[in-house]
Amino acid sequence: MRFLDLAATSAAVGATSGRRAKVELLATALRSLDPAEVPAGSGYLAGELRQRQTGVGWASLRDLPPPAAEPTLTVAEVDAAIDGIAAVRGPGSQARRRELLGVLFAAATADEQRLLVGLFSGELRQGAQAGLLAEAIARAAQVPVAAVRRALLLAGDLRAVATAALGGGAAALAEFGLRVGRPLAPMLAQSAPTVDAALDATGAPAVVDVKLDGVRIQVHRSGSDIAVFTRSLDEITTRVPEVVAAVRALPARELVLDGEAIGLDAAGRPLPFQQTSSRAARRATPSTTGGTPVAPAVLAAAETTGETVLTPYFFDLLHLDGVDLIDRPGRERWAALAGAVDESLLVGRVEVDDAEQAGEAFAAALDAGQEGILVKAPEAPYDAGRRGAAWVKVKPRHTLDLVVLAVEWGSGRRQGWLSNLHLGARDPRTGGFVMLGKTFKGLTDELLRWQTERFLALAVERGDWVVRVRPEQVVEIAFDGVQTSSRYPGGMALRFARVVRYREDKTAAEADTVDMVRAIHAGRAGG
DNA sequence: TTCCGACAGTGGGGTCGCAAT
DNA sequence: ATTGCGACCCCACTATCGGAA
Repeated sequence: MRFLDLAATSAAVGATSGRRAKVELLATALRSLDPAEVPAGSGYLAGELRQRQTGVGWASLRDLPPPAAEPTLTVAEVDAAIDGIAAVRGPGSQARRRELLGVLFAAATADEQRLLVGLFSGELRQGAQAGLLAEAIARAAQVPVAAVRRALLLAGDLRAVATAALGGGAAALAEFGLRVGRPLAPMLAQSAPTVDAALDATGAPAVVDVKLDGVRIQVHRSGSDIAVFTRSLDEITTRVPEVVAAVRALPARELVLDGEAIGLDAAGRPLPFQQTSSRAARRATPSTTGGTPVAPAVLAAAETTGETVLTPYFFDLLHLDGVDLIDRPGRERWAALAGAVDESLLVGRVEVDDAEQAGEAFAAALDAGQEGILVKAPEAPYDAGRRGAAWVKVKPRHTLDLVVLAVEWGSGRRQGWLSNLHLGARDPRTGGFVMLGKTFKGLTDELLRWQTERFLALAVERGDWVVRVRPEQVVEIAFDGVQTSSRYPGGMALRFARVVRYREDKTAAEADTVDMVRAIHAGRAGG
C-alpha cells in the first residue's frame, strides 16, 4: 500500500468531526493494507509508530527538506526507514539520524510529511487514537468491538491485535487472554473533589485504600521469572530489585500483582514524589545488570549509602497460580491477595459504611503523609484500562490567589487564543512577583476568549510565543502541592496547577505571597 | 429529549541517560 | 562539566460525539 493513501486517510479523519465517519475511514484503510503491512500501518492510523523509541522528537523535526512532488513511498518502505533511524546509536548518532531522517522526508510529499511529523512527535492530532482504531478494527474485521477492546487491554499491543483480528477474526482475538509475563492495561480511577462525592459514585458500603504518591507497578511472576511493568506497560524490572526480591520471597508460583512502589524515610513515612521518581527512573548499576536480576548486596549497599529504597505495596491480584481473577469481585481478589502476600506488602485498606467513616480514613491517610485515598466499590471486577466509577480517588486541594505575569499563545484548537498562564506570587520584600509555574487547565472556551482580550490589553511585550503583561490580573489557582524546583527563581513550583476563576475583586497588591507558598512547601503537604 | 461515558486534545513539573558542546 | 534532547514518571481539565436512559 502507498504511504500516501494512509496520509490521505489521516487528513480526511482530521477533517471529520463525526466519530462514526472517522471509524469508517479508518476501517477502509485497514482493509486496504497488505497483511505484511498491518503491524506498521495499523499503528500509523492510530498515530503510533511500531518502533516505540526512535531518538527523533520535536527538535529533530525543525529543519526538514522540502517535500517531494510525486509520491513514491510505500508503507513497508517507511517502516524500514524508521527501523534504520531507530537503530542508530553511539558517537555521531545525532548527525547520522538527522541524515537518515532527511532522506526519508525528502522522499515524502507534503501530506506524507505531515503524517510523519505527527508519528515521530507523537502528536498527530487527527481526532483518532487507539480507542477509535479499536472500533475500526472491529468494523474492518467484522468482529464485535468488545472482542477487540478486550484483546487490546489484555495484550496491551494495538498492532498485534489488529494483525490477529484482520488475519484470523474472532477466533484469533479470543487467543488474547491474560498471560502471565505479558502486561495488561492497568485499571484507572476517576477523581472526585470530596470524599462524599467519591462515595456517591461508588455507593456504600465501600472500601477505602490509602493512595500512595509513588510509581504504579504491575508485577508478573512465573516461577523464577519476575517482571515489573509501569502504568504505560514499560518494563522496569532491572531498576527495581527491591520489588523483585519482595515478590521472589512469596510462596506462590504464578502471580500478577497490581500496586505502587514508593520510597520511605527512616521513620517509614513517604518521601516526596520527586525522590521516588528519581530512584525509579535510574538505570541499574552495572553490578545489577546481567546475570542475577537481584543482588542482595546492591540493596544493602543502597541502604548504607543513603540511596532511596523502593518499597512495594499491593492493592490487587489479577492472577494466582493458574487462575485468572480479573473478572472476580474486588472482595474476592483482595482476599486472594491477602492470602498470597505478607501483610506488610498490602496497602492500607478499611471498609466503610458511610461518608463519616470514609472521611476518617481520608484524614488518617493525610496524617500519615500520604497523597489521599481511593474509594472503591467492593464488588467491582478489575476493569483493565478503564477509568470507571468503581475506583474514585480523592486528594486534598490547595488554592492561592496569584498574579498573571505572562501568557503563551495556544496551539491546535487553542490557536489564536492566549492559553498558558505564567503564575507569580507576591514578594513583599521586593514588591515584585516570583514565578511558580504555568497552567492552561480549567479554562473554558469562554474564559479563553475573555483572557485573550484582557491580556492583550495588559500587554507590555507581544512575542510570537509569549506575551508579557503588566502584573495586575489576579487568578485563583488550585494545586496539589508545592515541589522543589531548579527551574523557578523561588526554588519552588506548583504541582498540577489549574485555574479555578479570575478574581476581579482583588488587586495584585492583595494577591497571596511567596511566604505562604514556602509555608506549604515546608509542610510538604502533597509536595 | 436529556444525560452521561468514553475519547481526544492541551498542555504542566520533574527525573534520567546519552550525545554534543 | 554543562547543555540539549528524548523518553518516561506523575497528572487536571474541557469539549465533543453518540449511545443510554
